[in-house]
Amino acid sequence: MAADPSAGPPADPAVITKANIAQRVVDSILARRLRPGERLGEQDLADLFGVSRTLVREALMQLQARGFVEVRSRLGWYVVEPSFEEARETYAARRVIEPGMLRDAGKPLQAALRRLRQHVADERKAIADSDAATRSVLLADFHVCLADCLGNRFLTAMMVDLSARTTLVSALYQSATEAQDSNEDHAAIVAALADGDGARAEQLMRDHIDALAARLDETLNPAASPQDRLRDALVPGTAAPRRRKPAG
Amino acid sequence: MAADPSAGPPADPAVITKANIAQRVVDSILARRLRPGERLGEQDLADLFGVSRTLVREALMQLQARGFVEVRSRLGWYVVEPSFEEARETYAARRVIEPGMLRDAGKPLQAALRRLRQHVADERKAIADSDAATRSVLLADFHVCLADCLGNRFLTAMMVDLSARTTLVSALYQSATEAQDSNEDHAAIVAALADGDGARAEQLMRDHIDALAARLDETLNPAASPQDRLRDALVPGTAAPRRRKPAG
DNA sequence: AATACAAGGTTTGTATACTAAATTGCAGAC
DNA sequence: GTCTGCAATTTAGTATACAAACCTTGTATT
Repeated sequence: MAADPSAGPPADPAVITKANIAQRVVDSILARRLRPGERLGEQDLADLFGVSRTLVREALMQLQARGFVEVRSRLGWYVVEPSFEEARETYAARRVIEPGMLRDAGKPLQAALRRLRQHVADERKAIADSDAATRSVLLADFHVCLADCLGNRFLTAMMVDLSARTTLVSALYQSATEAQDSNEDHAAIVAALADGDGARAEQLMRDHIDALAARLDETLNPAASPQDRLRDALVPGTAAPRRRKPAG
Repeated sequence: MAADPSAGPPADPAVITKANIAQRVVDSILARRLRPGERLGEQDLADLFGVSRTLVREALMQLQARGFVEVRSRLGWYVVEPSFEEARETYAARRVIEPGMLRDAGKPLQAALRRLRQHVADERKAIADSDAATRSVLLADFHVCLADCLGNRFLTAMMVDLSARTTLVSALYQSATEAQDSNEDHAAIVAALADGDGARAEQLMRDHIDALAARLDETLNPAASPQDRLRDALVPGTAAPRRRKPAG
């Protein structure tokens, strides 16, 4: 269900803390190992990590405050399933924050530019290697890396959360995105930053986000409810009975 | 989310939930009833609200995830004391987000404009009435109200958190701000929005935030650490031993 | 054959008990 | 008289126990 301990992101520590658990869940969301709607039973996680429900519950509480999971009373914890409206708002928020970051950034330090260039190179390599999970994580992490390089920890924290939410949104409403395109966009943004051309970087970022947001497709979500998921699994040909509107 | 218009603590509900407790703490921070560094003992709060430590602890965990409180191991929970650097970053974050919001906003709905105008009027009234706490809350809430009116719930949530953090920062590094000035800035921003002049609103907001940020004064904070607090209390003439740089 | 009802099991919600750590106060030694 | 070490107390950290709610499913009735 949750993250595989082997080959997990951070080396598996003998002692598990709240922060570990929360981080593991976030990492798993980013790597698309946890999908929207997935159930996270307290006892299951407790057994998995070898701690009591208390710790798990506290970690889930923190994740709830950050908007990653929700609790349905007396039922269980679930990875959030953003509505289509929330999906749009996620990109709208990114469209506000990320270009703004670039506008306010002067020419970044050489160290930051090196790191960003390295990141873009890693992306390209991952695309060549065709490792879907790594690719997805790296493409999302570029935006976090950017915020981090620009040196504002609050904006960085916001971008971490927005990245994870974007991953969830993408799992629901977007078919496989063209990684190549995103990578090229990222490279162009870094180049503009290196030139000290904040305005161009800002506009490139806006275009980049708009391009991503344009790929949102309300009809893609295959499983709004458990029934739908079952139907999709057992009778794939059947069209989903639309709940919102009788027909297109 | 939106500040409670009625004075003081929101009517005591018979049943206390985690959310109640957390909201109460946030409200108290916004109203400056809780200052940075204030201790929040689990047992104290549990007794106060008539619940077990468990509930209090879960509420504090959520507040920790949002950056309002921190726990010093085996010692207790404390309202965060942002460093001067964090104070600057708080304003930097707002400088990124709030003008961006206004840029992306077209001409808001009439209902939103009515609400914003009403808010600005309430501010003016509060200034006349000289109610310091209400004044402070209203001035902070304007920015939340703005985000809310523009209809993005993620940005609104971010502004709630940023407002509270701004209040803490202000308690540490700013002497009493000129409420009149802020109120006039707010009115001008709403007017620009009403004109559909997003660019002007954007620039006005940037100026407004810059004006606030310019009032940050590192030397005001009397207590960066318990030692410093003591030193300031007992030997006020002494200059703080600079940690970052030997001297100006 | 379909529906209403009831019993059982599973899962979260809350409180309490216990543990470990950090502080504080006190006593004894130098 | 001052300093050092030990013990008592307070506090969060963690686990466990119990209660309440919900879902599932089996059964009887219409």
